[in-house]
Amino acid sequence: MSPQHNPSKRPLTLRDVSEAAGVSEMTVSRVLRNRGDVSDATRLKVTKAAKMLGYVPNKIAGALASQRVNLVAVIIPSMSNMVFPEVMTSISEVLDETPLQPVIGVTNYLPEKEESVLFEMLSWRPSGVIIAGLEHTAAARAMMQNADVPIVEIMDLDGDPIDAIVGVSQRRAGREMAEAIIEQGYRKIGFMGTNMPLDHRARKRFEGFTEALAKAGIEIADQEFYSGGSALVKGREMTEAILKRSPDLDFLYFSNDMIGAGGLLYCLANGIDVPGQVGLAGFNGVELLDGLPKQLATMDAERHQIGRIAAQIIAARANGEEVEARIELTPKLQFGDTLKR
Amino acid sequence: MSPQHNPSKRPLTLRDVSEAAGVSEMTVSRVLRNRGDVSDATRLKVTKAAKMLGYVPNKIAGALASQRVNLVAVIIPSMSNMVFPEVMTSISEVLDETPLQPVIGVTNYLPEKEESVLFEMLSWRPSGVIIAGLEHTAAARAMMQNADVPIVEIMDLDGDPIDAIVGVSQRRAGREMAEAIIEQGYRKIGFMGTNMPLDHRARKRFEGFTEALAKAGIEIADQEFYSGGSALVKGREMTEAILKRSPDLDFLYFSNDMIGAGGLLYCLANGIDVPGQVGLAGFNGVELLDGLPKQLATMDAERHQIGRIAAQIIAARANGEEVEARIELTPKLQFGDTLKR
DNA sequence: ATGAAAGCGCTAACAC
DNA sequence: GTGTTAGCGCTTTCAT
Repeated sequence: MSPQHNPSKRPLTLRDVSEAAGVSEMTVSRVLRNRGDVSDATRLKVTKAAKMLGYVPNKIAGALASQRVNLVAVIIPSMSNMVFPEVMTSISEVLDETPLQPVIGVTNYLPEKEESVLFEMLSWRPSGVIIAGLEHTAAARAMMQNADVPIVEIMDLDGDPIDAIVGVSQRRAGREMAEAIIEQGYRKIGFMGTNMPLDHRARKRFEGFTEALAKAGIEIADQEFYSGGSALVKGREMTEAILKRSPDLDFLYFSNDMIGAGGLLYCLANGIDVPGQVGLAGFNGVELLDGLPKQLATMDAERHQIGRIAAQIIAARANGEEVEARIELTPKLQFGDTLKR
Repeated sequence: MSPQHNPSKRPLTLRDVSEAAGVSEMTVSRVLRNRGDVSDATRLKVTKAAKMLGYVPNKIAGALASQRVNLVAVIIPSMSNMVFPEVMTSISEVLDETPLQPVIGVTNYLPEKEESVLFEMLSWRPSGVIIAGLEHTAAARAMMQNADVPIVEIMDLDGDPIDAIVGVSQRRAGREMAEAIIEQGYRKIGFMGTNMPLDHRARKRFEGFTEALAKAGIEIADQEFYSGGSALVKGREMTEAILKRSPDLDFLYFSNDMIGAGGLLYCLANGIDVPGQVGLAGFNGVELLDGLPKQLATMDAERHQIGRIAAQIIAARANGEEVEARIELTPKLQFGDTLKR
C-alpha cells in the first residue's frame, strides 16, 4: 500500500499510529523497533497503520529518550582531494553493515573550523568520531577527551593519539621513498609540493624525506611549492620551471600523485627519458591515475584499509567490545615505470 | 581558560552550568544561544562557567524542544565520481554562511538504498533535503511530499520535480553535443559509456544524443559499455576495442570525461590524429583533467552552480522566503583540442 | 533582566 | 503480550 498524502501537514507522531492501529504507543514503538514480544496480529496491524499514514519516526525524540544516537561523526579536511572521498567510501561500506550512519564534516584544513565542526557534531552526541590527523586545537582535544565516545584519529601515525589511531607513519613514508630513490642511484633530487603549512601529513612526509637524504649526505637540490588550481596543470608548470632552473636534476619527488602525473605528462611531452634521465615519484597511490602512459611510482597510503579499520573500531566499541587502539599500516612502495630498479 | 577534564564522565547538562554560574538554567540557555536580554555581568559569568566545565550543549534535547533542526540532508549516488564531491563542496560553501549544516547520505545508485537513506535522514527532521536526480521509488516520493520541508532535486531537469529543482537538461546536453559533432562534419560516430541502467542522467544524455543524430539521419556506428574499474584504463581499453573493430569511426563520444581522457591518451599514444582523424568528446568538464596533453572537448555540467543554488534555495526557504522553484542551467560546450571547429 | 512551569515525542522500567 | 508512568535535556511561554 502506498502512503497517503498527509493533509494536515502536522508531523505524524507515534500517537497517530497508535490511534489508527488501536494499540498503545508503547506497542507501536516496540513493533517499529523490533523490540520485545509482540503478537503477529498486532505487529501486522501496526505496520499497516504506520505505512498507510506514511509515518516517519522522530529520531530526535527517540535519541533523547534512549540516550542513543546511531551517528558517527567523520571529520575530514577536504572533499576536493580524492583521498578523502575514498576513505569515506570505505567507512560507509563498513557502517552499512551496522545500524551506524556516518555524518561528514569538512574543515578545509583550518584548525578553528575543525574545532567548530567538532563542537557542532559532538552536540549531536554521536556514537563515535573519526577524525583525520593528530593536530588539533587544545579545545578540540579537550572536547574529544571529555566526550566519552570512541575517537579514532586516522591517516597519520606520528604523534600522540587521543584514543584510537589507525594510519601510516608519514615520516616513514617519506623516509622510505628517499631510501629507495637513493638506492637506485639518483643523487640530484628536486621536490615539489603544496604550499600548505596546515597539511601536516605532507609536511611530515617532506621531513622524513629530507631526513633520510641527509643521512646519505644528500640535500634537496631544488624545490617548488604551489597552492590552489588544477594539480595536473600545476605539476606540469612546476616541473617545467624546476627543470629549466636546474637542468641537472635526476629525480623529482612530488608530494602527491596528481602533481606527479602533471610532471610525468610534461616529461613525456618534452622527450625527457623517464626514468632514465629523470626519475619521478608521487604519493598516495590514487587509482584514478592507472591508465596514464606510464605508471607513476608512488606509495599507497592504504586509505581504504584505514577507512575500513576505523569504522570497524567504532562499530566494535559501540557494541561494548574492547579493540586494539593503535593500528599501524605499512605504505607500500610501487615502482611503476618512473623509478628505476 | 582551557576546559577541564570531566572526571564524572556523565555528560554535562545545562543544569551543571547553571549551578556553576549561580543563575537559572533558562538564563544559561539564553546566553549560550545569544537570545533575549542578558546583563553583561551574567553573560560573562555564564560563558566562563560553560567554558571551564567544557560544556557541549545537547542539540538533541534542543531540537526536540524547539522543533528546529539545522541539518540539511544531502543525498548523492556516489563519492567515487568526482562530480558529487564537487557539488558537495559548493553546498558546504554556501551553508557555511548560515546556521545550516549539510549531512551526506550515499545511495550507490540504488533506489532502495536511496529510500532507506532518505527515511533515515527524514527521521532526524532536517530543515531541507537536497537530492540528486528525479527518479525515486514511490515511497521515497511520498515521504518527501509529506515531509513538509523544502526538497531540492539537483543535476537533472528532465522529469517531474517534487518541489524545487536545479540542474541541466541531460537530454539537451546530449542533443547539443550531437549537433556540434555533426556540424563539424563527423559522420561515423562511436559511443562509450557506463553500463549502469540506474544512472538516469547518463541514460538521458545518451537518448538526447542518439535522437539528435537520428534527426540528421545518422545512427551510432558502434558502441562499448563498461562497469567498475579505473575509468582511465577502461577508456583506453574500450577505445582500443572499438577502433580495432570499427577503424572507420571518425568520432568517439564518451559519457564522461574520465573515460574520454583514457581514450585521448590511447589515441595520442598510438599516433592517431586528434581531432583530424578521430574527434573526441566527454561530459562534465572536470577540472581534474586540465593539464592533459590535449584538452578534451566536453560540456560543463555546471555542478558548482548547481550546488550553490540548491543550498541557497534551502537557506532562503529556511528563512521563510519564497524562491523560484525551477532553475535551468545551460551546459556549455567546450571545444577543447579534440573537436574540430 | 531573570525565573518557573510545562512539554517537545519518544523509550526505559516496571506493572499487569 | 500489552499498558502505564516517568522522564531524557532542552526551549517556549508566561510571570515577575
